[in-house]
Amino acid sequence: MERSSRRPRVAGGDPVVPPVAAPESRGERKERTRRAILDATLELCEDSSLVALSLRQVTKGVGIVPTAFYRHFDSIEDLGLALVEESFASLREMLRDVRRSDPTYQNIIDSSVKVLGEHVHSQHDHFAFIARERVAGPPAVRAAIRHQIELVERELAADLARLTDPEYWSTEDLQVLSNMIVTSMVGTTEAILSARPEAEQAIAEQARTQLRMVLVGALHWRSTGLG
Amino acid sequence: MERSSRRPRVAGGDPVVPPVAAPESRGERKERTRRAILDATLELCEDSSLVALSLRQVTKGVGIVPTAFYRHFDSIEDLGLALVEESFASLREMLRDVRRSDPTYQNIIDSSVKVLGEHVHSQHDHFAFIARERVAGPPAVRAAIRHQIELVERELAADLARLTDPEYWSTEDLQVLSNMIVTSMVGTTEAILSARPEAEQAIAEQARTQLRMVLVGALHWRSTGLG
DNA sequence: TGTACATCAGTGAACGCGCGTTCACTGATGTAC
DNA sequence: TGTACATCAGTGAACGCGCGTTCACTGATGTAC
Repeated sequence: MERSSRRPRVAGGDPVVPPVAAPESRGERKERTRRAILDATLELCEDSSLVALSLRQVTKGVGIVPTAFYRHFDSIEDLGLALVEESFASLREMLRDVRRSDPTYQNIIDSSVKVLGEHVHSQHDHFAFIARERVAGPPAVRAAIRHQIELVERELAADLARLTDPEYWSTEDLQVLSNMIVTSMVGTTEAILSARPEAEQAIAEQARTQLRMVLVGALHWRSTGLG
Repeated sequence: MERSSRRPRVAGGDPVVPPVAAPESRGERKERTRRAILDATLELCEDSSLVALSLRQVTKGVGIVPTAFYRHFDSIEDLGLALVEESFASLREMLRDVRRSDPTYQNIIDSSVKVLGEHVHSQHDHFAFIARERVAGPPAVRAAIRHQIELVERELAADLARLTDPEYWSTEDLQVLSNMIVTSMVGTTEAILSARPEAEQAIAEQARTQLRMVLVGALHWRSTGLG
């Protein structure tokens, strides 16, 4: 036996080629287990919710003993808050991609929906986590997600301020518009995640049409009244 | 003792004035317990979700023994499906109120948001149930809610068809517009339910502004292109 | 470099508890005659 | 109306199981000298 049976299994399995004289430090090993806990949790709570997930299910998924969990997190809720951080790091990466959009796409709507669709798949677990726990998670997790979404809305409102005439658009209305766009995108994300793959083109088309409808509204809007 | 200690407690407590010779039939009594189970469940899953609620918690809340639960439902999931039915009965009542809106309100937007706000409070538990279990519930419950919401969207699209020029609005675009309005209203409902009461005026104002933005977009829309 | 000690991620037994479900039951309500 | 039997909502004991958390532990890694 090359490896002690005491070593925890970690997500992704062990490397096929064993390191000749494994130089993994205690800190590195701990971090690897922490990652394995985060990954196992994202996967396990996929089809219910963090509130229905037990500490023992998580540690069983990772391949460690239940008590070892406490070396990394205080509770499932604490673990959930770490996942909120991580998931929003993914989401912010997507927003960065949206901002420097693919110039081969002729307009901002098409490219935004394209980038959203790509990230929802490549970061599937993070997006599903946010969409689900936003409503279903433990109270502290819900609150953290709501706070993060509010920050995203404010950033989007600031972006929109640069694109619109301040004579027509008040700060408040930009915030409201931003909220509507974010709500619509959350809805699109939920739809992609819960639909059969063959429905995805239709969902993307619907998302584009909705953004176009909002854009038409925005082009004729005046904060002082019904345009 | 006027009543046998075997009688289950039911939600709302016993009537203060006891019936002189209680003529409650077996069927009536059973129905009363069923109601108590439904009410207790709505209340108990309020701050987590159906998936985190145990059969024993429910029966303890009702004041019956765990095994008595099976006289009424096969499982928590089965109970959840009954609550979906009931909650959407509430929601459809609201839609009826929206359609025959208060004529003292000058436009359809103000009266719709007003009616929504009222019903979210008077039928608080039903609306909270739908908003939460739509994402967080057991798979069968989630599916049932999605299906009901789709029906509501289709009805709204039919209503909108009567108000719009078929030359400008395709059936598909009406469906997409309807989805956007419903998504926005679901968002508004979630916001009301999770916000502090003093924030409610601001949320209603935001909902009105969003509907006005959509309406401005709709007035300038042509299904064939960007207006 | 070698040795002795400290650190600490992960172990494993044990605890009391609430869980869903089974089963045989009780006794009030309902019904057939 | 009175009697004998059927129905069935709710009971209560019991089951095996997974839960979160405690505790004293092990042994590899890290560090001080």
